[in-house]
Order: sequence, then structure tokens, then C-alpha cells
Amino acid sequence: MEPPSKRSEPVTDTRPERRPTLLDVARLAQVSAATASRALNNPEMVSEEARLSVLQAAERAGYQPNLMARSLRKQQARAIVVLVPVIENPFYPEIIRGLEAAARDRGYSLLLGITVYDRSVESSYIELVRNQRADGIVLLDGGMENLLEDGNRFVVPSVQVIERVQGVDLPWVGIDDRAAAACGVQHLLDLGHRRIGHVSGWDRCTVTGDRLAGYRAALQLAGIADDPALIETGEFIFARGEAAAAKLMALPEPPTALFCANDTSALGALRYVRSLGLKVPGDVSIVGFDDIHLSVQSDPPLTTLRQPRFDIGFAAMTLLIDLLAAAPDLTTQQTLPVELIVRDSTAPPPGPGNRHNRRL
Amino acid sequence: MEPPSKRSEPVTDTRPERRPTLLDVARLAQVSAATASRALNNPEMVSEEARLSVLQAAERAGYQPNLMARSLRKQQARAIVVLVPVIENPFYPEIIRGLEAAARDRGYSLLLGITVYDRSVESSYIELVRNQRADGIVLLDGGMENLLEDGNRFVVPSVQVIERVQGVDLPWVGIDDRAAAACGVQHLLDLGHRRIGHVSGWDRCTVTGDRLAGYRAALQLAGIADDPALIETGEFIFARGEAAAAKLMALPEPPTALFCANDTSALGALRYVRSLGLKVPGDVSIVGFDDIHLSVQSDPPLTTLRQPRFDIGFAAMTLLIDLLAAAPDLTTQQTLPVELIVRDSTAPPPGPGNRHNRRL
DNA sequence: TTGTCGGCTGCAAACGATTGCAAGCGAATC
DNA sequence: GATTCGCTTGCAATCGTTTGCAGCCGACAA
Repeated sequence: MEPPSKRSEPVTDTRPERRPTLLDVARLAQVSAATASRALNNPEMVSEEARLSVLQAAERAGYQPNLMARSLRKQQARAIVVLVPVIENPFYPEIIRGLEAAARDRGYSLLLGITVYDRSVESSYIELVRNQRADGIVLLDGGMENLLEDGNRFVVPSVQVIERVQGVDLPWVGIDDRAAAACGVQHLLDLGHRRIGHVSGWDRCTVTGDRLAGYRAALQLAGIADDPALIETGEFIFARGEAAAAKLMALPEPPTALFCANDTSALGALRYVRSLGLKVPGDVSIVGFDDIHLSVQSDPPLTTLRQPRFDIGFAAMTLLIDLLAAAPDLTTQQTLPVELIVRDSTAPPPGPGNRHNRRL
Repeated sequence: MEPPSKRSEPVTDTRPERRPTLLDVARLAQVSAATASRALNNPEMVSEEARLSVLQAAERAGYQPNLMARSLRKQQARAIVVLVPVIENPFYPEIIRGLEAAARDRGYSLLLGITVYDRSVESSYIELVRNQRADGIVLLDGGMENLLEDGNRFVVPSVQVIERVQGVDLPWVGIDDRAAAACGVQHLLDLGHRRIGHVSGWDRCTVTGDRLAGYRAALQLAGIADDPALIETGEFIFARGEAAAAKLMALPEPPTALFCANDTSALGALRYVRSLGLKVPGDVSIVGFDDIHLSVQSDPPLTTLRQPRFDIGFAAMTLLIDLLAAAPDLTTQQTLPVELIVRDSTAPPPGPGNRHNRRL
């Protein structure tokens, strides 16, 4: 078909290196730009003949549409800002992967912003959607009430993930933290534990309160009196988890089990408990929350509550894109299921005469 | 001023909710669009009077420039694609943070792509810069030789991070893996170890070979004969690190120290060694590579080689943006310093009569 | 033959900015 | 007084697409 003599010599080398535009394609196919556009984007609107001709011309020219021009004309950026507070937290990456996968499926791009909880950084990314460089925003970062209605001028389309702004009824995707926490505590109760400590989360997160409420609810249901001394903040952080465990284990009557608000603080607690020479789960059982990758690698592997993080991200991005297409004021909240993953950090409590010990 | 009877009725409600454009601002300031544009972007080109008038008008109208229009006109997207193979790997997030920070500093946005080493995903993101939605690309993902010169038509501006394509002379930012590895092994030699195993990386990464070479070089320098049995692949993965350690510790004459190609596999090795009932570092010393967050949290905390990941990301993004502004064919390679972080996973080898043991 | 209709097509106007060019204008110079 | 110069300014083109509208044409019905 092709002359095999001249190797790698481009045929149309005459043009100075300029990206071919739709007009070039149109000329090549001997139709108007309008027809070329339609042939590529709405094939059913043009004749078979024109379609083939344009497709062939586009192929030959190596045509790539200029997305900026398209965006300008169609008034949509096909990009979504994702705001995450701190990406080193092993909790976020899998959510981001879900967000990215959904965005890519729908032909959207993901603009990543890392805020470090800094208001000014948050603003600069919100600006991006006001500037029409992005169509909407996904917030993994809680506590941005103010920014969403900045000056009350334009409310940008957005979806919250996991964290929610109190009182505001924004689109949201997450889990039932209260029920999940209760489920984790119930697991400990089922094993026979009666004295269960709680390493709670960071005050400024809404999930912290929900998980605490779930912890309390489960205990109350079991007829166990509330003991405020059994609750210490771990702030979702490894070191603070260690510190919380230290305080709890120093109590006159220390707990036989710890329910932690997330895996990272649970791993901290785990290390501290073991540093005391106590066995996990032999002496103390530990339950985490999230099921981050590390929880498999710890020694022992952690019993935890698995959040479907990929699915959450995927659902959130899908929801946002649907929202953009449909009525923009449609509010939707999606709650995804949580799963209790029992590994090796939980067992019946120690102590002679314990009926669970006897049974096992 | 306003009739107080009608509540919450905006003053300028006549216009349908439409974003103000530069033309609106110009009209408000009673100048042309050209002057308005210059007043905002090149203040020194207009009179003081016009400048103030335009600025005030822009403020009053709540004007936000449309970045798509600007990009179209200026032929630059002000966005950079960042391709990462798998974001759950705790190695990447800090690099990404550096990339994001540098991009934001320069007024660029970061388009995140997660490839999972999938060629088609890689292509779809490279398309983005061919489609002028992004100006360049940062590759954290190695092995993309082919894609960079896809069809030999347009080579997209790009910078490689850490991994490099063999033979190709692309802009690159990373570390001296060979020297760093040698430094880690030297640390073990200094402690008195003579039998040092290597848990190597994933074959398909270029750094794997470099770190192996550094390991060998350090041993050779110390006059220790090369023993192929002491090298097992850990593939940068926790479970494979465990497996590698298992093989090495099962040798007739097991090593007293392990040098691992990254922290994750080191943590796997660590868990395995401890599962044998051996003490780290009492019986076996372990050195990792990367200094990921987890290496502080392990028990004991890991001695490792710290890659300045944030700085690497920052430098890479800065380099790429500079490259875009300057001669596009300028090739630059930057090597950043690595630091040996001594924690608690390394000590002199055990054994009676060991002079190091005696000394301590 | 005339009218209508449906399928394709192209013209030209958007989208919202930036910028080369020329013109206006007052001051300075010869 | 004429020329030049420098500072501001506006006109209009441009970036590359998409799309409303109108026109063309052939087929089909009356």
C-alpha cells in the first residue's frame, strides 16, 4: 500500500508544526467546519458519506480536539476539584482512587487540591470553579460551611464525603458512623468484654461524635453504665492513640478492650499496650475503624470496621456529575454499608472463671 | 436606600443570573474591554485613573475571569497532569504534596491520574496534554518509553520522578540510589555486620538495579565476597518482604542483617523475623529505604534512608514549569540528597566474642 | 405542476478573554 | 508652527469549537 522506500518520512511535512484544528480537518474532507464537528460528535446528523470522509480526514491529520475551546463554547470544564486535607493519611488515597475512576469513566478530570485545613488554600480551589476551570467540587475536608456560600454570590456545586457540615443539607456520601461504631462495640460485648474503653477521634470532625454516640448506645443497650473515664481522645493520630491508651491502661480498673475511632490511633494504642508487656488480644482486645491497608500488616492484624472507601469515592463523584447534569438543587444523601472485619486483635477477655475463656 | 418592604430582593435582579464578563466590567468602568483587560493584567499599561475605575468595577460586579477563555487565547492550560501508578502506596502521597504545592505556587493546577500500570489509562491522560487541557506531564510511573513518543507525532513536555527510562535522556528529578544504598549497607558494616542479606525491589523498576548495585559495591569495598544466596526479591511489597526474609533466614548460615530496597518490604521482613522469636535489632538488624511515615510507627522504629519526597516533588514540578517557559528541549537532571536515619532496628551483630557487643 | 416535508449542509454567531496595530492627544523639540 | 515622541486607548482579529437558523435538494403526495 505505502511506498516502502522512504522510511519514517511524514507525508504532510510542509506545514509548520502546528496542531491541526477542526477547520483543517474540514478542509481536508471538503466540508464545512460545522459538518466536521457534527460528523465527529453527532454522527447521526450527517450523511454516511460525509461521516466517513471526515473521520478519515481526522485520522489522517492526527486531529485532536482542543478541549479548552470546547469547554469555552459548551460552558463546562469537565473537571472536578477534589479537596483533601492531608493526603499522607492512608485513609484518603483509596477514596481518591474511587473518585478518579468515576471521573475518568464519565470523561471528567480530577483537579487535586491539598488544603492542610488552610482556609486560603481552600478558597483558591473554590475560585477554580468560580473561574469555570472546574464544574464542581468534592470535599473530603470537613468544616467548610463558610466557603460554600462565600459572599452568597455563587454557590458552587459540591458533594461532601464522609464528613458532613452540621445543619446544612448538602449532597453527601458516607456511612452510618453511629451504627458502625455500635457494631464494633457489640462485637466486643459478644466476646464477653464489659469494660470497654474508647479512643475517640478529633473533636472537629463530625464523625467523632457519631462514633462516640454509637459506642455509648451499644454499651447502654447492654446495660452497662456510662463511665466517662473510659473515653480518651486519640485524635485519629498514632501518637495520640498511644497516649490515650496510656491513660486508659493506667486507670485503677483498666479496660479489657479498646474501641478506637480509627485504625491509625488503634495501631498507636496497640503498640502502647504491647509495650506494657501485655498480649493483644490475650490481655487486651483492640478494635479499629476504617480498615486501612496497614491494619493487615500490624502484629496482630487488626479487627476493624471496613469503610468501602473506593465505593464511597466512586459514588460521590458519580453523584456530583449527575447533579451537574440534572437539577442542580437536587439534594441526595447516600449511605454505604460498613463491614466488621474480624482479625486477630480481638478475643474474649482474660481472667479466671470467664465463661468465654472456658468455652474457647 | 432600599425599600425595606420587599425582603431579600437583590438590587440588580434584572439580569438573569449570569456571571459578569470582562465586557460587563468594561462597560461599568466606561472603558473598552481591552483597557479593562490591561488594567487587570498589565496595570502599568493604563492610566492610574482607568486602573482604579476598572478595579472598582470588577470588585463591584464580582468579576471572575473565565480561565477557559484565557487558556484558549493564550494557548496554555496552566494545568499539569501527574501520573501515579498506585496512590495507596504510602511512598507517593508526599511527593504528590510537593508537586501540588509547587504547582499552586506557580498558578498551575494538578490533574491527577492513577494508572495502575495500565497502558490505556496512561494514554488517556497523555491525550489530555495533546488535547491542550494540560501543558505537561509528571511521571511517577516508570516504564512509559513508548507513550512519550506515541506515533512520533508530538512529544509532550514531561518530567520523570525517581524512576527513569533507560537510555532516554528525559528531564528527571530523583536521588542517587546507588550511593544511598551503599550508605545504608555501610552503616551495617560499621556496626560490625559481615553477613548482610538484601531484600531487593521489583525487577521492572530501574531503582531496583541501582540499589542492588549500591549494596554490592559497599560489600565489595569492605572486601566481602558476593553471595547470590543472600539476595531475595521483596518486590517493594510487605508480603513479599516477609517471604524474602523467610528464605534468607532459612539459609544454613543466615544473615545478621537485612538491607531492604524499601520500607514496606522491610516492615514485612521485620514482622517475619520477629515471628521467628528473634529480636530486632538484637539478633537481626534491618535497614529500610524511603522513610515512609510507617517506619516511625513500627516496633522497633526502622533505620532507613530518607528520600526528600516533598522536595523531590516540588523540584520536579518547578522544573517542568520552567521547562515550559524556556527552551522546551532543554534537558535537566536533578539529584537530591538522601539522609541515613538511624532508629532502633539496627545494632551490632550478636554472638560471643563480637567486639561490638563487648563495646556496648 | 405545485406544495410539503425531511434530511443534510453551511453560514455566521456565539463562548470570553488577549493583543497587534493604529490613532488620539498633549507635551516637548527644532 | 510643524514635527516628533510617548503615553493611553480602542478597534478588531484571534484562539478552536459548537449550534441556531436558514437554505438547498430530492422525494413524495395531491
